[in-house]
Amino acid sequence: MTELEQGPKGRRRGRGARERILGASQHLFREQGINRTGMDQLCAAAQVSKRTAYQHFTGKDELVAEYLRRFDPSVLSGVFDRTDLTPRERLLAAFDIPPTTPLCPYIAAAVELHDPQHPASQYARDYKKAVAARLADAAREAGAADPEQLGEQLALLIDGAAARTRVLNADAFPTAAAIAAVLIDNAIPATASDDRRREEVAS
Amino acid sequence: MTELEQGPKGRRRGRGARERILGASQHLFREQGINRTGMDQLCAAAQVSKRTAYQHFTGKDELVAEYLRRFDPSVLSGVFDRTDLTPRERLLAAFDIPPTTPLCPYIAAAVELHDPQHPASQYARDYKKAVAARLADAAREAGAADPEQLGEQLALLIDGAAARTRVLNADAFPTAAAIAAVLIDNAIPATASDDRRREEVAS
DNA sequence: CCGTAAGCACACAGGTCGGTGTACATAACA
DNA sequence: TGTTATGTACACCGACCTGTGTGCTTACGG
Repeated sequence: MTELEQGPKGRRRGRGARERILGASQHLFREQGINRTGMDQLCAAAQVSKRTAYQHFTGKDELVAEYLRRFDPSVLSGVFDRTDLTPRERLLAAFDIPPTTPLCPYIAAAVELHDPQHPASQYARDYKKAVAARLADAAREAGAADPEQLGEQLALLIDGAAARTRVLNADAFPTAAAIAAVLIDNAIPATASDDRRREEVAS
Repeated sequence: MTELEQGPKGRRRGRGARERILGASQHLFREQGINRTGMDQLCAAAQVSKRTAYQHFTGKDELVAEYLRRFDPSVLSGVFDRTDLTPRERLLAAFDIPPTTPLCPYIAAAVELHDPQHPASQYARDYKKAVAARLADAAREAGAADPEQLGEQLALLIDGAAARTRVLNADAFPTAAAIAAVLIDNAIPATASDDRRREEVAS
């Protein structure tokens, strides 16, 4: 929404203190959690004085909300804008998540903040709904009988894999991908089910 | 709750301070989270002096671990020891979770504690593995081709429903149950729907 | 040049946290 | 009766938290 407009002067000193703060947030919040990361540590990692941080963000809550809001583009478009894949492959690509992720930050934030009214929790809901919608779009494109239902189901699989990976400390995404394959094959009617034979036609 | 009344001092000596502490833990940890529940508040709710609490538990960590360890019997056996159900119904019964649950406490603890080495995180792992094992047992009894795989898949669905319910603030277990039905029907060869179970050799 | 403002370093306020120390009260048992 | 175990009430400690107040440094524009 707001983009640090300084007017025509455009004078700034520290080369984007705000960006450094958000960068450090992404790193620290994911690595140690939100509650366990104090503003002192965060400002030190961002090489920004605490005073400056509180001039850019009214408080930690606003910082956390903004931190969550910045995740969408990289993940969402990175997975769904792959025009080189068939719709079915695109649906399955959502389960090829690099193991660098400790846990979906939206789930973590919802649990840690523990307040559905928190702005960050709102962003988490919006994001999860957006993912389900994108999956539903891809499902529709793939010819699924009930795209919304399939999108919601696949979204649930992703969240389950994320949560289970965190609790068990072992990658659960392959299991989720296997389930997804079954669901996709069951949801797409026979006309489009054998897309292996029509790979060249689809492109 | 008001079984014991004392004189003007209102002193409550009681039997089972430990049980009261654990009871208050179940209530408060689930309602407000572990990190947001201080020992002061917890002891007040348990009507136990803080001194006594620290004579029963070496610290909050041990209390949290014990709190988690106490969940197994009620949930596990309550769902899986239903001999009145067919194996298939028993597998699906795991998704009929009362909506009183804000979030699976094991997932919440793993996220909140944020330390895989914490004893409570260990209990969480053990529990999740136990659930998957019980599901695999039921799947084997139902005649599934690969019981372990089906058990792991159903366990992932449960975790996904729990996480998604928390983030979206809307019940996701029906969606998970629908997926479970598909998986079960796909994994069990030549089953009767759910009226009678008949054993017959695959292929 | 000087003024302005962004940023820094540092201390500190006010609060909560987990955990203890101390003195006192009750019950069961010798 | 007295001892011992258990529990209470309450102050207190040090650590850490979010958030400010205050003066100082630096860069840039007029």
